[in-house]
Amino acid sequence: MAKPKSEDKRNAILAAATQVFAERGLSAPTAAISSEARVAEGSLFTYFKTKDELINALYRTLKLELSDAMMSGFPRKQGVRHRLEHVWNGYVDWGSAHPEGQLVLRQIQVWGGLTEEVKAATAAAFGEFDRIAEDAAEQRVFRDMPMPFIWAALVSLADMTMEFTRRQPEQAAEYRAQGFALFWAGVARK
Amino acid sequence: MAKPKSEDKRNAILAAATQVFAERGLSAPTAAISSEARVAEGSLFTYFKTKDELINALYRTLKLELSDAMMSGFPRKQGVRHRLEHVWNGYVDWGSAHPEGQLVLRQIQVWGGLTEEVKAATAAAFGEFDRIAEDAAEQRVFRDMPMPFIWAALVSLADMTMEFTRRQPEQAAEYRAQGFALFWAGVARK
Amino acid sequence: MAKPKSEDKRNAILAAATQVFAERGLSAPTAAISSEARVAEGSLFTYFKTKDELINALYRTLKLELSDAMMSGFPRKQGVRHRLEHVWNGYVDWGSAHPEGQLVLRQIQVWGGLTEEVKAATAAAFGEFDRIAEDAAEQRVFRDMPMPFIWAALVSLADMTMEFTRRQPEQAAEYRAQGFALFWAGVARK
Amino acid sequence: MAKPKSEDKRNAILAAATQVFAERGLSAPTAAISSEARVAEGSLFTYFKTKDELINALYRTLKLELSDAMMSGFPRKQGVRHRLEHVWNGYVDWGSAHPEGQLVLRQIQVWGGLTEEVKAATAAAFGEFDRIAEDAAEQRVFRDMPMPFIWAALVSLADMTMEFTRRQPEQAAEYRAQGFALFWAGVARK
DNA sequence: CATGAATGAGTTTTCATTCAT
DNA sequence: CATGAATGAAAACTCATTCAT
Repeated sequence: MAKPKSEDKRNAILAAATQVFAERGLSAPTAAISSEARVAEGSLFTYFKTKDELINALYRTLKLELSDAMMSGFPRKQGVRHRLEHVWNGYVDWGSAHPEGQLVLRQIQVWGGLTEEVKAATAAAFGEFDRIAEDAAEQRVFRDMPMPFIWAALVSLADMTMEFTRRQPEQAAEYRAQGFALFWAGVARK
Repeated sequence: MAKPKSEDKRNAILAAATQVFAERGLSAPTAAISSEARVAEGSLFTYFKTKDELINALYRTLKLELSDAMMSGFPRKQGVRHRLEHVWNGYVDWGSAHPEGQLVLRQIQVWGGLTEEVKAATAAAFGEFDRIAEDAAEQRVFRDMPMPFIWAALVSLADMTMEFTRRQPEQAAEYRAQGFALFWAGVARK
Repeated sequence: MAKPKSEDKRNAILAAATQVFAERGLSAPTAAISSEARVAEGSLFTYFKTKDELINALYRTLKLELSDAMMSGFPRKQGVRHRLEHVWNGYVDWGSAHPEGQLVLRQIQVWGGLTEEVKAATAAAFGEFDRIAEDAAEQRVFRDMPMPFIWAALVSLADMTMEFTRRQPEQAAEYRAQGFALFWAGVARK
Repeated sequence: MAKPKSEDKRNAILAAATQVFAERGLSAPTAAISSEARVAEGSLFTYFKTKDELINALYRTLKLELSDAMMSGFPRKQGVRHRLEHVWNGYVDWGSAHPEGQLVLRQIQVWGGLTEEVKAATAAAFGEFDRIAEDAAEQRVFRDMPMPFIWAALVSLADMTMEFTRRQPEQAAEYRAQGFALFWAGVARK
């Protein structure tokens, strides 16, 4: 099979892209990425046919990392609040641990070139949440608002919280707790 | 800022930039903007020395528009909650009325080329809020969290709400109200 | 109107393209052309949006030059044979005088990127020939073969003749005459 | 030429090259050829050191095929006219049967990278014609023109004829006959 | 020998900016 | 001041060729 396309190299390119995009924006030249990845300019294109495809792949990768972080050790048996808090903590912690990843994720979301396929694939990874939603609906945990609205609130508040933990890592714990408290008070019934 | 040659032309360029950036991203060519503004390619550069300066100026302009929208009819005498709700409504309504402006604002925020000067200037425009903050602190309206955290929560929830009103304009009123309710319940004491 | 797009510069680019393509083939870099034309690399693209468009324009230009050369002093009143000989001489002489042009024309014909529009436009320039054809048909000058077949024979024999005059310019006159004699004997009745 | 590793694979590459060059021009990537030949990209270069060498080899191959087609069943004992007509028919029929080969041949002729060695070798394959020429001279069959001029006329008229048979295969027989008639009337004495 | 990943020079094209008119 | 042609430094991408497996 000759030299097989190495997973290592692919990952190196993705890591380099994260780094470079975080520093210079999505308009950074692909040459900067290949250079950062210690790979020839052309090699980038044997792993990703176009720059757009690279960005899509990067988005998918980061999102899956993020969902892994959120779901690891997920307390499936616990109540809605505990499960949500677990998710929240996973989200915020991952963002604090991977500030470039988080930055790049936001850049890509605002970018406009994501394919429907990748959007669908990443959305699917967050499927566990549907179960939380069902339980929540059954137990009438939340106030009267559409479920997607609640999820969006969680995500946007978590993103906002991450900004704070990124700038003041020493107070990460407080922000994380306060952010979730804000969210929960905002959405929970009574 | 000096005295520009023709305020009209300058505004036409800013409006065109909003339009074009919203459609094609910040990487859209300046030629597309001058063309949309019915102005010569070179003229753009007599009003804005560089593209970066144009983006900075656009950010400042949009932010000021936004703050105007939020402050018009501001009920200075009313309680914290009413004042905040006024601000919230202004924000969400402006975003619904100017979806391109809102989109571009987000793009610029993630862009990375904003000068400190513009950041400071736009922050200043939101000075009225400090007074709300003071009153709130005095009356112990909010739970224990830093004021900037609360502002950030308001902004991110408002942005999120705007997304919903943009996609389902017919339910704008509900979303606007639910968003504020969520925010208020999240931050108000007890 | 500022600096108007200069006809001179356009022509310089076309001339340079003829030169460069003749020497290095159609795959020659556009940079070689702009350099030969003493023009910036980018300028080429203000006159021709793409390389393909340049090649099409070049083809049209050369073909029109050629048809001009063939039609100048055209003896409209004379018999079919004289008119054809005039055309033949114009063709062969132009090819001898512009060997690069002739070479490039052949390259472009074999190239495969000509637009229908240009094909039609250049074909139209050879419209005078239709009249010759009509007269010829009426007078039953030619043997029984389709008119297009006769034209094609003229063109291919003329091209072939040009090759000889190009390589042995000192015998151009003989070749030119022999070529036409061959053609005429080949197509004329009896 | 050395002993190639697998005559089959070499032929597959040449066939694929004919196909691909006919469709996409000589600038088609070698990868397209190896793929069409169901051979690894690198393998192409064990059979042909460079792309130029491949093109030269392809030219030689096609020309030899052509000369084989022309000489098979050659009526060595017959008169000049019969022998020439045989050759003409062979030429035109091969071109009709192998339109891609014919197309590629023309592309290569205009290409500019043929080595002298290949030019000489292919010219040699047409050696039988010298004998026709000698007989013709002895019998004063042709009008007064240089022999090479006559050969060139045959070739260019045959090429032209092939174009017609390719486009209207149902009239191939007529065109073939008319083309030869034209040629013969053009070159034969009286 | 076969394979196909790796390479990096080379290609076309874009675009912010300048400047002659 | 307005104009838009001119500029040339990138940028994304291609591809013949090499070479580790």
